[in-house]
This record gives sequence, structure tokens and C-alpha cells, in this order.
Amino acid sequence: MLSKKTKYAINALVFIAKNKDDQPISVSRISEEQNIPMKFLESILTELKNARILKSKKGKYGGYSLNGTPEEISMAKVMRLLDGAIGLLPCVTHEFYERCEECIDEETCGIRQITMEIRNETVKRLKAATLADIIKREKKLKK
Amino acid sequence: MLSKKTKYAINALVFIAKNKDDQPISVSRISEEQNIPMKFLESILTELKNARILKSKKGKYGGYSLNGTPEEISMAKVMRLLDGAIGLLPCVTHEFYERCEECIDEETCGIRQITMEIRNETVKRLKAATLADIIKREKKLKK
DNA sequence: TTAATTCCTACTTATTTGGTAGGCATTATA
DNA sequence: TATAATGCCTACCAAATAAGTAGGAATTAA
Repeated sequence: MLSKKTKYAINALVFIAKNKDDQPISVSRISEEQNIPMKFLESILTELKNARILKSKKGKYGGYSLNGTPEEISMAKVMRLLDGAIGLLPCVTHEFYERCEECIDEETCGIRQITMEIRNETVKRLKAATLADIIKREKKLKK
Repeated sequence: MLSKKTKYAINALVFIAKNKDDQPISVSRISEEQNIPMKFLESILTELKNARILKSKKGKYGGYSLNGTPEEISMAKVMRLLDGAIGLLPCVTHEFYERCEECIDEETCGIRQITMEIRNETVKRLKAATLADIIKREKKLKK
């Protein structure tokens, strides 16, 4: 299950991506319009900024804007940043690999093979799920 | 990510399914051979018994055995029992449905559509992942 | 009778999640 | 140059969940 943090992050990113001014958007505005607790959102956007997914402008009329195009930012990237591994087991992930403690032989583990297949399929879809893709889907759904 | 509880449960079930005697298998034996803390395992097997996935025999030479065939018990069933919903969002699951609190319009939510597709694919695979299937895969991998 | 087992109740401990509080630093504009 | 609106930073906190542990009663085969 996605954490609220990640869900909030994706919602905020989609909201920012929809904005067509050059003006950055403030935390308080995103917080109000997307129903996200303000201080919590603040800390999330800071993380996104540190990961160079967002960029910020300080001071009055400051705020956040995308650091890149909506095509470049995917759910996979955000989830990995905030929630860590995507796979169902620590042993089926590239970026966060760890051995399963109780595992007797990883190479011949049937459960591993299955979760690996699920991971591959899931990651493929989450990588395709860019902000641009999400917005496109929403437009289609609204018709 | 699967909880350790669920991972232990699946490992224990596979171990029990491989056993070809009529004799049930004791918690202590599974605990030793599968590297699972004994008392924790005990509580897990009790849950599986209450859910009628396992059946038990009390007293000396007692223990647990499958309540059904290895074809009938899938990872999906065990995961839902012990970890709850399989989907990435509370709003994309049949058996554990809940609205996302901050969500503005579920029907036109692009994130929901994506996670729904992932859920469908994942559940399909986890349902196919029966104990029989896992054992078959392991045999193949050992060659 | 005894050893090996499940069953039952209660407790514990560590980690993660989902926040909150308060103030400093920066910046546009009147 | 004052001020209001913002991001930035540090610290803290409460609730929930995960991962166990402890101890003993009841049952059963030999």
C-alpha cells in the first residue's frame, strides 16, 4: 500500500504540473486545494526538492514548480524516493536489495520468482505513469 | 512489501505441502527447518487454522496439515488474510475498500486508474501462485 | 504417567507513519 | 526601508503497526 506521504506527493505534483503560469505555487495553496495538511506537505515538498524533482523560489510570491517536464516524472520515481522498494520482497529489488533473513536458497525460491515477475510488471506500469500520463487519463475520464 | 508474518506463513505452508506422510507437522519442526521464531510461528499457524487454510491435531505427535489441496491455497489468499488489501490504494480493492480521504473525485482520478490496472494484474498472478505452483517452480529452478 | 504437542491470554519492544510547533532567512513590492 | 508572504530548518510527538516473547492449561499417543 502507498503511504499517505507518497499519495500526497503525487497529488501535489499533478497539481503543480497542471499549472500553466510561470509563477511557482505555494505550499499553502496546494495544501488548501488538495486537502493536504500544510506542515506535512511542506516536509514532503522539501524532499522532492532535494531529489531535484521540484525546484523552489523563496520569499514573497515564491513557491514550488517542476524541475523538468511532466513526461520525466513518474510514479515509480516518487514511490522509490518516499516509500523505498516497490517489490513485495527485499530480495526482488535492484535499488534496495536485501537478502530475506530466513531464506534458505534464494536462487531456487519459487516465491521469489513469482514476486519478481510481479515487480517487473508493476515497475513497467509505474514508470509509464508519468505526470503527463496521469493528466491525460484524467482528461479522458472526465468526458 | 510483504510483512514477515506473511512471508513466514507462505514458507510454512509450502513446507507443509511438500510433506508426503499423513502425519501432521509440528510447529517446532517447521520453526527449526524454516528459520522462523517458534512462538511467532505458532500464532501465525493459529490464524491460518482459524481461516481453515490449515487443520490441526492436538497432543503428542500432533501438528498441522493442509486443509485442502496445494492447488487451492494461493498467495493471494494468505496475503489478504494476514496483510489485508493487495492494491496500492484503499480505493482500488474489492474486499477492503475505503475512500482516499483527501480524494476530490474518485471517478476521474488518474492515479486510481493506474493502480487499479496494477492491482488487477497483481491479483491475477497471486491467485495463480498456489502452493502447487510454487513447488513446481522450485523443482524447475533446481535443475 | 509422561513427553510432546496445540491452545489461550497477556505482555513487550522497536519501527514506521503521520503528523505538529516555532522560529529564522529570503524576497517582492508598496 | 518596512512588511507580508513565503520557503527552510530543527525539534518534537502520538498513534498505529510489526515483530515478537512468556507462561501455563488442555489434550493426546505411547
